[in-house]
Amino acid sequence: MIARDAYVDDVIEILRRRGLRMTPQRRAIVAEIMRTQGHISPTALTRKVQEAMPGVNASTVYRTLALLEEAGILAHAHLESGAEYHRVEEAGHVHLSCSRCGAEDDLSLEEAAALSQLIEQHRGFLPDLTHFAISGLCADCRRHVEA
Amino acid sequence: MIARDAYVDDVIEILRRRGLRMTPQRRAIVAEIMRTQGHISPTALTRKVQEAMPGVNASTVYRTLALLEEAGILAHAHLESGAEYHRVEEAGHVHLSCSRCGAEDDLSLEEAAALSQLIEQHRGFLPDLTHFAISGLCADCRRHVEA
DNA sequence: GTATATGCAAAGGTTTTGCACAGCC
DNA sequence: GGCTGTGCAAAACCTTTGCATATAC
Repeated sequence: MIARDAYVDDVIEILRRRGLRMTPQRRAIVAEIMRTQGHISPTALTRKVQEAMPGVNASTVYRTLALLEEAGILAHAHLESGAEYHRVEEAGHVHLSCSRCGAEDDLSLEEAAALSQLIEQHRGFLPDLTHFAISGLCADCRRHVEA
Repeated sequence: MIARDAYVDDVIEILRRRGLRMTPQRRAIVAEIMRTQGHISPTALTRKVQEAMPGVNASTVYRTLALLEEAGILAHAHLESGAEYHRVEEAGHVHLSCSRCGAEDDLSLEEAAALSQLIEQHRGFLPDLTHFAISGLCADCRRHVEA
């Protein structure tokens, strides 16, 4: 908790240095997304923020997310369900998503690095494997489908 | 051209066998998507179909796309710009998309197979690398960014 | 003739935008 | 006080759906 609050303050400091103002709404949004493990959709984030601070408008959330992404604090990824935001340090999460049962898993950093290396051999393309999920069948569903 | 028309007829035959009716609209939509190299968005497809047959409704296009996907003739992929449809035989196309300049490239079948193999080692997950694009930086943009 | 497909219009959901007002610095 | 951020409302997209009509078989 203490660590997390400190973290929120860091972000606020970064924004301040950019000449941005710290409104209660922004504080609430930043706090909520820093508290989030993994990824969250703009819609879900809006709902959560509104629990803590009713009246916060969805457009404010969208504007703040864009801001935090520009500042290099957040990034977004595309999953089957749409766009999701996560803290940049939580990247490395290469998302595996089962198209049959919806199960989600992540590749380890080592696995991700091995993949990246392979892709880099294709004309020097430097992949960001965190930006899009990887769809497919988990081991369980694979068995069901083959049966 | 001859090969393509024959191809359209094959699809029509498949649909017919499923008890589906071949309306002029469906013919036009099938013809257009079979003529398409790579992928096309529902919106773009609608526009093209309407050039050949004005009055075709977007909802008809969406319904037909869903139908063709159920029949195993088409599949869709998620690119930065949204959903795009392509013929199943054109899968294998693992999409590389440069987030800086928008350049698009594809991995070869061999490269895709190597990637899949690597991912399969993660708990037996069988990836469909064609379903989501792979975002990143092309070699050119990489140089620009590093400079 | 009958079941299915289409067009139309409306609804649904997400995201963006213009604008007046509020409030941070 | 001035400029930035917010809420509100509307618009912009994209996609889906209900329903009456048209039409393939």
